[in-house]
Amino acid sequence: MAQKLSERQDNILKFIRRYVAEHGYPPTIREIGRAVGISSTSVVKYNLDRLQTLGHLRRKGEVSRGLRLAGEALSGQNVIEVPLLGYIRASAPLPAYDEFSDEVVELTLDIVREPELVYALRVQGESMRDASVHDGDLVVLRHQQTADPGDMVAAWLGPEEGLTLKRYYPEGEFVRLQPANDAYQPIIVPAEQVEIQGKVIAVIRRLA
Amino acid sequence: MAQKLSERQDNILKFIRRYVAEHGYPPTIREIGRAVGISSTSVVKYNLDRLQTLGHLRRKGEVSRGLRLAGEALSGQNVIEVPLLGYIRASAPLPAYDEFSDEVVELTLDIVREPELVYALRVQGESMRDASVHDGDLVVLRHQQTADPGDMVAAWLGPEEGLTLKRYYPEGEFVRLQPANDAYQPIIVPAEQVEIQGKVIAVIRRLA
DNA sequence: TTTGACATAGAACACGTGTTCGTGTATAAT
DNA sequence: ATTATACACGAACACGTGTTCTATGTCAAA
Repeated sequence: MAQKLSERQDNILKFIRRYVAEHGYPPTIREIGRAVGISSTSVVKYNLDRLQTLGHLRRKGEVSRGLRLAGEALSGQNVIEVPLLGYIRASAPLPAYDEFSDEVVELTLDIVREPELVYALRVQGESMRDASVHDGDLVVLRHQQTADPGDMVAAWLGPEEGLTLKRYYPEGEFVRLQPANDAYQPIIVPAEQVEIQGKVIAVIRRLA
Repeated sequence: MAQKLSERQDNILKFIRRYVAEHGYPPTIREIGRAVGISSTSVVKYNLDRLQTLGHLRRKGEVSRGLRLAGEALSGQNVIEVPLLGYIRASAPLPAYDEFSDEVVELTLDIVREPELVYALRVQGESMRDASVHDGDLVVLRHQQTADPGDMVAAWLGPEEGLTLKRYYPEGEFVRLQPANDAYQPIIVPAEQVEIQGKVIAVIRRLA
């Protein structure tokens, strides 16, 4: 049975877990002390050394933030958080990529091989049915403002038309946004009225 | 298309990923510089600022190790390893669930809500095209030996017919395994010649 | 030729960071 | 009464850490 921790030591562990979850790296000695009400860095060090002796964490001496919790998963290395920015068809353009996103979906690098600038949208509607993209599916996109002909893209068409998911075909000074469903008409608009906001790189559908 | 990185910037990102995987916290400016051959801390800072501008990482100013990679997950807890057991259409039945699998695909609990008894297969062929399952897709299945009518299942039909992916319809003492593609005939066999090996719970398709 | 963007580099600096030292209290065991 | 252990605390220190400043070079575009 694990040796009983003092209340302070328990608070330290809880704080470290929260801090890592929020920041992605561990706290400093002084941050720990401020959080749990220890005014002396040597007391924080003493308690961290105790927690290390008891197997709750590991410290690397003389480097900043040199601690990690016991049992912390390294497999998280393969996980990415993809901002879930909303829905096709939305009534606002997607936010700037570096803006805060409330909601994320966790995927892995087995699904998204290059995790830069990716986000996800949930599909509403069946305009891309013949491309096997259905209502309720999750599409993963890479933020980019250009596309190749035939790419499936998220395009912002202005406040009236909103955000749409279609195949992109430039045609002179127009752009044709082609549905993959005969029930929908292609959208043909002047190129300057279209803002490409991302290209689809994966589709994920849950059935159960 | 993402803006091209210089070789140095690419090396910096690779180093940071390796360092975080090994240490559990990010490297310092000086550790990055030593690793990629930059002798000046201001050049490291310049490159990190550029990588941040391009969306590859985020920095928190004036704190040690205050950086994190874009899309880096905050927790490994949500990851599961799903055995990737082979292909539809295989010439052998699937192994017992607890047998060793060489190959896995990592998914998250956002994709597979109940991780018990799941495995994945890669689709070969287009027999389920009208169900939006295409050649090359990854299907995730839950190992089970029963199914409800209409479920998409992996069924083993014996050494001649192999493993197939179809919709399952029991019809008296027969079973109809229904493709979702008019180019394929339904398979109607005595129920005792069919072994249900799993039911599809998710479909994942990568486009890029 | 000039300009601007990008990239490099070293030096200096401010301050963050962890460690060491000396000292104290409380409690339990001997 | 003494000893050992756990836990506490502030001060001082050495050095790690990130930023700023200044200078320079390359390259492409105007």
